[in-house]
Amino acid sequence: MLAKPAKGRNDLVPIGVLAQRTGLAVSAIRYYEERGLIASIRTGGNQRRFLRSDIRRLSFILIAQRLGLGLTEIEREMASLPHGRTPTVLDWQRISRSLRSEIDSRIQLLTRTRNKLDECIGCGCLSLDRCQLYNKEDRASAAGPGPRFVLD
Amino acid sequence: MLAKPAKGRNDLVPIGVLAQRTGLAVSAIRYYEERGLIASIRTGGNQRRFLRSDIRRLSFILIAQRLGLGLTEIEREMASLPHGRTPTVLDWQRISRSLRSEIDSRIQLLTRTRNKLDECIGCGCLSLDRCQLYNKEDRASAAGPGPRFVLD
DNA sequence: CCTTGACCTCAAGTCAGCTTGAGGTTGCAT
DNA sequence: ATGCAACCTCAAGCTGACTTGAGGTCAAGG
Repeated sequence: MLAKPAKGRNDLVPIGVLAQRTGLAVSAIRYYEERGLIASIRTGGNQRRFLRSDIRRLSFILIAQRLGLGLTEIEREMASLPHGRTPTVLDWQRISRSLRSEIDSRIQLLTRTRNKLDECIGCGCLSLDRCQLYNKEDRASAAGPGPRFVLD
Repeated sequence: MLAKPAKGRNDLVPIGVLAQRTGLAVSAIRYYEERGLIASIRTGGNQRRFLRSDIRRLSFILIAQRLGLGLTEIEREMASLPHGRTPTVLDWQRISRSLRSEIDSRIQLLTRTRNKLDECIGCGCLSLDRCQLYNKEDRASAAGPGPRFVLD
């Protein structure tokens, strides 16, 4: 047999390693597991063991969060992957592209808002009646997710 | 005396009018009062009366929220106005300009993120170690306010 | 063998920005 | 005078994304 350097140490890691590698708190990872975003198996002594590849799953969560997605949306995005499988490069690319359009529309919205604000500075009104800025049609879409996301 | 059309009806309005004019719930307005964002006086029967100009204050709150500011920040912005005075057109302009730069930097951040994501789609990595996207320095700034705003 | 640190489970708490509900009062039109 | 919508207070609940705490177990080194 050829000397294969692969199988580099066991693939199962405890939760602390994931925490260290991702910067997440242990409690957060447990919470994600509870939410079904990642899965683990248990040792004889009831401790969680994760796949090393779950670091990537967690990275994805973190990145998607940065883009303003909520865990529920992330879950949906994740679920679009072949069941249980850890994502391949191609999967990541597909999802990344969907995130990209997310960002795009967010930028567009902000830009529109900025333009309206510019007009507004011109007139100085900030009146609900007349101000372009305050327009029900695209309320609640600029700020990203959060408590007040569901304004309308 | 000249016929002055001013003083158009009494300047004090009950909370329901404010609610109708702004689209806010009555409970929300009461909450804002509790937070000190607007003030009211009371009638003999302990009902709130607001100044008509508070509609504009509330508009400002709404608009600032759309731009992603939290109530605390809005409070600070408001407090920068001459004490108790209802803002003039000039005040609004000053504040609007400050909001504008808020939006500007937000757009910039998103644009940078998008560019990184583009590189990322190229390499397909999404790895915490190497990915440009996942970079502590400007974490937590893209998503706007919300529960997870304080990431670092 | 024993200690220490990493791990475990629940339950409850936190923050923001409100809403909902119960139970009671006011004020304007008829 | 009365009816009823609009107002009041205060306490508790809600969502999202976690954290904190109490009280206990596991695993590896000295």
